[in-house]
Amino acid sequence: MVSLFNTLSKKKEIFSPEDGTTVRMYNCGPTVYDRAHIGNLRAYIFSDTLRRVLSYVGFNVLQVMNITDVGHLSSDQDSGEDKMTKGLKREGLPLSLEGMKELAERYTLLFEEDLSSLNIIHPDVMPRATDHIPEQIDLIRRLEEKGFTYVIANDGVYFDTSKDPNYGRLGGLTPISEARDSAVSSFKHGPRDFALWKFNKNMGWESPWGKGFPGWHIECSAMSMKYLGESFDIHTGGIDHIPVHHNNEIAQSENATGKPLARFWLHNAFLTINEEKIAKSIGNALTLPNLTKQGITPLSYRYWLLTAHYRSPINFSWKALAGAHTAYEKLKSRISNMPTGGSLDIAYDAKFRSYIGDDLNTPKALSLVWDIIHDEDVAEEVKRATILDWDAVLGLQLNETKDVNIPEDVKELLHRRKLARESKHWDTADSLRSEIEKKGFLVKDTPEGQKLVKK
RNA sequence: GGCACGAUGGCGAAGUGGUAACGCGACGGUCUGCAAAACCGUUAUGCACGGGUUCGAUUCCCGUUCGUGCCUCCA
Repeated sequence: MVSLFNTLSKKKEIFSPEDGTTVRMYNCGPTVYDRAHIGNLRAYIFSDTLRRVLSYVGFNVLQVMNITDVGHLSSDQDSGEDKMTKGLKREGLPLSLEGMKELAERYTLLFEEDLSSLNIIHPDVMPRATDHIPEQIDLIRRLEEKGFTYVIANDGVYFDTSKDPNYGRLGGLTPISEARDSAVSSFKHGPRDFALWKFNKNMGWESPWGKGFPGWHIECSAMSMKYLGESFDIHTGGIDHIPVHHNNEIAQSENATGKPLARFWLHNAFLTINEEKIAKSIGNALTLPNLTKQGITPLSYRYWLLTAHYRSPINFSWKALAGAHTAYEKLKSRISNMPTGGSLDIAYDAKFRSYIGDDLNTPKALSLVWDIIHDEDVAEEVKRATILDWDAVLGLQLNETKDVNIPEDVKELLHRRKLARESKHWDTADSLRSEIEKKGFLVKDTPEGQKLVKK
């Protein structure tokens, strides 16, 4: 049994897919204008964990994650600076559709790289916004036919939130402040109205209303419904999406179709650094390669995230990451020393299922891993089999043993040290040990002889 | 300013109306020629502060303080 915290109802609800077998799930994906930082990546580790949990308990999962590869290549008072525009300027690319395409390809590739190094299962469909312009136009047209839109000349097509009595049903709306209201309403009919299409005389796509670019929310509505149907099971995203993006998505989709867009809405909390959110403007936007440079592997990062609940903020520090890294390496090494051939421990697995089924309590699941390791009543091969089974949910590649490549000269030093130790020439042995250390390896003396660990 | 949310040991972080998981670190031990590693053990009389409800609160309620997020795009 799986219960999930649904932002719509603000409580945990028992989940099962509408059709009883296949979960149709949509995850808000990245805007590919820059390398994802580790905070962004938390959202994808979360959606991946969700997918793995749903599979583990026996559902099929059809997962769709969008790639936002379009901006509107202009800045205006309603939007702040367009992210794609920002990216183009930063990389010295031309402000054009071609430039945008190049930028998007560059960062889509890096995003795929990040997903794979985090052992995130590739979503079944990763649609790009620019490949779905007709679908977006079609959705706007449906809204127009039903009278939910208005056009502002030389600006765009807008969604009229005053026509939707249910607008904001996901919550998170904050009262309109007087100052903002007066600044914004100079051109929009209502302060919460949002663009469905932005005009641009010089570039963009043709549409019934004029050349331009799709608005900032329409792509998710168009693509989720195309691949998952007009009504699907789960929609996820970062907690920041609740007030604007997801309320807008709901308004667009549900007013066009007359059906609820998603039954469950799930949102992950932020990762903070020094109790502060991650933002490029603060200069704390670490990426995966930044972690790797400090010796923290992507999977150690994943392990660390799993020690916190997805709806709790987690606070980054190098100390915390180093601790997680040590724990993760220890865990793998213990498992690799356990014999194979065991079978799943049913009692422990029942606990595991109840933890992950309780709104994805990965911290408890992880503590259970350590519990079973320390449990003297469980056979070693059973521990191994059980933990590796759980790894389908944890996604930590606990079965991977890294082969250490030992250079020839180090092998030679090792051999000499072995001889020195056998003849009890401790000074020689110790100096050989420090020589090996200079070459980047730590020597461990185990009952089975010398072992090397990369520093 | 408005609206939310949060405050648990040196660090990260679970959790519960009945007396605080797990990991890292630290300390002690076993092992070792010495180390390292590994393994074993110990490690919050306490869950921001002040009240209240209760037989009993870290857990519920009220207030205070502090912090963060949102109110422009943002995982």
